Amino acid sequence: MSNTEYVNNKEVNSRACLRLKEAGFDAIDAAILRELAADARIPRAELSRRVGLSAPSVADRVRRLEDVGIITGYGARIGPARLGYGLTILIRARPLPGEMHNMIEAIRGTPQIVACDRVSGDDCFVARAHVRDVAEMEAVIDRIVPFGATNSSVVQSSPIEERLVEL
Amino acid sequence: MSNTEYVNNKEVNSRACLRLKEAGFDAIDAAILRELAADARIPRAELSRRVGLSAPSVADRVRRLEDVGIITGYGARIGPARLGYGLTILIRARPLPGEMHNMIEAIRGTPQIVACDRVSGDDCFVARAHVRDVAEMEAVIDRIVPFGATNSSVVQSSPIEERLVEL
DNA sequence: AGTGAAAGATTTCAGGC
DNA sequence: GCCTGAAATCTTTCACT
Repeated sequence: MSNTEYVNNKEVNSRACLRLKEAGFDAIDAAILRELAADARIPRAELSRRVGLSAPSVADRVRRLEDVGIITGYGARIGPARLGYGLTILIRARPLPGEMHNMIEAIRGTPQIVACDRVSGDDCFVARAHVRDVAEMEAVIDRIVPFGATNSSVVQSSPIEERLVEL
Repeated sequence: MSNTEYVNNKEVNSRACLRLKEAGFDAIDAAILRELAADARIPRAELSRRVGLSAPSVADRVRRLEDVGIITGYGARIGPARLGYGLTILIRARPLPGEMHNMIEAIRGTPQIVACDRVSGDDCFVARAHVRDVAEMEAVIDRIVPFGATNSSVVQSSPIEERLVEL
């Protein structure tokens, strides 16, 4: 017996969906999620055509996906390069004893830093920054350096740009 | 004479860019970007109200921001936690000599990995993965381990969720 | 470049299966 | 839970400043 079924000619693993099916999450919801992740501004009529349901039904499902927190919002993707930020850097940072809070504030107060995770292990923070040039990169790092050790890398390319988890 | 140039391997229309450079990038464009980054599905009428312009003018500006590649698309934000992926991990990886390509393929072929940057410095890759539990975390790491050294961390919190560069 | 109004789509709301 | 059809709302187009 096969574990695969097909939605819009795409193979999906039905066993993986099983757990969510109990909670009322089916292959059509997955298809809706894929379409909206790719283009949040797709008209409902076109979306309903692609998933094979009427517009009102699709609207209901989208609202439910929002209500249960699977869809948390919709955002424009903005390319920093065209805004003059040609360099993307990753900064790993470990605060000195007692400097954790100051380091967080320094990171929050540096507008070039667009994302930051606190992680387990040697490094406490992994931050992502967009800068115009190497001079600005140095300026960003210098804002954090007073509060601990840092290790910075320049992003050269992105083998995976951004994609959806398996549904 | 060609009208195209390339930014991050993406073709952009340079004539549209020229218009932008001549027209500049003003505070209203910045306001539009902020609104669309926060909610890509905001009605144009509401958007025009917020930035203090008529709907057609706003539509023109949005189209221009898309044409010059500042807005690259619109996507639904999807919370992995509600889909059963309760753990987010960061994996730093350095391939063994000659294993670079195999490592990239292993990363691409691991659906739990949702983003990956190639960076300068000691680590070659920094990848982000969503997994259901520690067992799945181990399985993900084991897919990459054959091709080099890895260093994994669990994301505990995110002091900066995601924000826009300064405009 | 920006404004205001009309034409064309889209989303929402009925009611029925 | 899903569909059809109408009402309300939104987007786009166009003539004009």
